[in-house]
Amino acid sequence: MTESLDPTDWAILAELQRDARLPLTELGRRVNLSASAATERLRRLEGAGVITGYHAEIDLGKAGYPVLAVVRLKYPGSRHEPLHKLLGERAEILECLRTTGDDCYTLKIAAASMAHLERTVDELAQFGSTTTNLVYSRTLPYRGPREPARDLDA
Amino acid sequence: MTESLDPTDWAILAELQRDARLPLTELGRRVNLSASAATERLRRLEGAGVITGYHAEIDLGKAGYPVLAVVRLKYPGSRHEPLHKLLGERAEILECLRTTGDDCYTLKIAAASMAHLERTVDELAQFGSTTTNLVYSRTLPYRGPREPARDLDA
DNA sequence: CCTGAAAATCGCAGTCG
DNA sequence: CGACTGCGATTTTCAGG
Repeated sequence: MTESLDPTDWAILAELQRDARLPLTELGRRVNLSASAATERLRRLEGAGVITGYHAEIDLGKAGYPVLAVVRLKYPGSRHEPLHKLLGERAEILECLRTTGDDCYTLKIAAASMAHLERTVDELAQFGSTTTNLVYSRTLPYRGPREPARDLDA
Repeated sequence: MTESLDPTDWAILAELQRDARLPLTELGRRVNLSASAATERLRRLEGAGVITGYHAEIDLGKAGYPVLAVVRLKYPGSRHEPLHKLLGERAEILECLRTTGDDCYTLKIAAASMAHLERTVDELAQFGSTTTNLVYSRTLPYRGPREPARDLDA
């Protein structure tokens, strides 16, 4: 399951989470490997599905989406296809987590205006009751998983 | 504010959100620009802060963090420094959004085990009351902002 | 995991519309 | 001023050890 990542693998993951466009030669330098060895490890991590993609991070405000909101959706039925269809159509829904608890889904929505957010939430409300919270700020920069401290299951 | 992004800019953003490691020559090809013109546009987008970084996306389960949870924190006081200090120390907290509403913060936490999650939530609980929801699944692949349809403020 | 060479790419001039 | 061309330096890729 955990494709047994060694410290070098984690070093590669850390570097590419920080800067996905790092050249392979420079990557090799940073993890004390030749470029070809680093490349081979990287291909292995990609092939095993540990790395699922490389993405540019966009400033939502500068891109014209100054309104960010967390919306929780309480979804009574068990027919989830219509919701998934809406998720596919509405690009303003950036993330959708299905969770335990009273609210079945937690979504993150980027909108161009309050009116736009209102319209999007209205569309979601046809599926169930919604709770919307506006986001003041992200208090953390981008972050992904790091090498575990080795006793987390203790 | 919205550095007036034209369709070519959006095409560049779309390509790099899909694959941040795309070579500049191939990027130019896809947006019908020469490599140097594409590069210049890209540097402009980076310089303007529209693109804030390039990140590898890691499969949390395969990386040894099979437990994902959304934790909402109701934070009574106004002294936020101690919380921010904890955020900096606990790498398992992947995201922290400060929001309106009863719960001041919404956090996303990746844990190696339920015990690990429990410990992390306990640390958060010293700041206020917490609500924890486990994540069954992400129902959407990675997604970022796209070119607006031009009448979103209507 | 390393070396080494061929092919592709990157970065930087200078030039055109 | 934004985009294109040309060329040297770097990077990528793929042999083979």
